[in-house]
Amino acid sequence: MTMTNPPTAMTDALRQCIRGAGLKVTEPRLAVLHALDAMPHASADTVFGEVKNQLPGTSLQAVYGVLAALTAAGLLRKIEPAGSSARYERRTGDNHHHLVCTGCDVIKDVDCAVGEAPCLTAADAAGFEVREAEVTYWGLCAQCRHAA
Amino acid sequence: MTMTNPPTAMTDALRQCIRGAGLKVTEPRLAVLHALDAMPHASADTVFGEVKNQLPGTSLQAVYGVLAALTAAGLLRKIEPAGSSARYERRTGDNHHHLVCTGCDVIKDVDCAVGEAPCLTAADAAGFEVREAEVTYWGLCAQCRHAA
DNA sequence: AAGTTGTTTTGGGTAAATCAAAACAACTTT
DNA sequence: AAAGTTGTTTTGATTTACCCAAAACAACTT
Repeated sequence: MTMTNPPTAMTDALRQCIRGAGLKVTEPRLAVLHALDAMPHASADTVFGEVKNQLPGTSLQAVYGVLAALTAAGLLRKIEPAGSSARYERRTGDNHHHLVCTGCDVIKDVDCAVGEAPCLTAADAAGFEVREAEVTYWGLCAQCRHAA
Repeated sequence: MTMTNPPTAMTDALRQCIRGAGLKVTEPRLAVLHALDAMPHASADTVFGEVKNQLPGTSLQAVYGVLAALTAAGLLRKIEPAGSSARYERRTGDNHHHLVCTGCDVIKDVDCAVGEAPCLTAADAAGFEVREAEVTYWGLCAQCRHAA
């Protein structure tokens, strides 16, 4: 695992991204971020499949560890749609939501329907202090709609 | 399991409810509905704990089966908040949402913030046909807020 | 170049839920 | 009221996604 690739422009941006979050820059971390650039909303297992191509010898457990660390650092967002395993995406901090296809499980991003810091107002917050509102739209994607 | 309790007024309402959905009325089903009256948002395991008091000999597997059947029949709604096991509730068909406490995992119902059939309009539906919008508000309940 | 700290590997382990076959009970039909 | 049909429940095995902990190791610091 002493495989230090030449720092290309792309990996260099990723390096800064990781370092900037106060984390050590490692090949598995670069590989995970790189994989999620290509495949947003991928599961840990899917990321692992991609990562081990680029960096054979990486363990699934390492991928779980990397995903957890990067999520905790705010570099990734974790979503857990009902019925699926957890998915990860690089787009963070912008209060966007998700469309999930009930036919094929594909996930698409949607900007917030209501405005900038929008969905934070529950009609009756019942004494709760609401920190975040998460919206999931369930439906059929264009492709599955045509297939039906 | 040939324990047929006298049909009280309460169980009688439940019987009609089940029968009306075209399902056979069984003791485990009555017990599950009864348990969920007392504890909305309970997990399969929690329901099982309650049911086996009332109806010893009931298997956990039976509870899973009952929950799945009643959910499929529209008599129960299943919710799966990130980080928890699945929860079930009797309140169905009314497009309500949930407040989840990140401190103690308690769940409260909220009516929809936006109106009657409210959150069905994603700003950019990206070719999707949206069937349902699910909103989860994350925050701290009154109690956890005071404890902090 | 050596040391410190944080990361990854390895291997074991768990919780939640699913699957399938056989035993059984609810409703229907006669 | 009894027998038959269909749907439910039990039992037991299995799967999937994920966590835990110790030891090996690599990244950054001085």
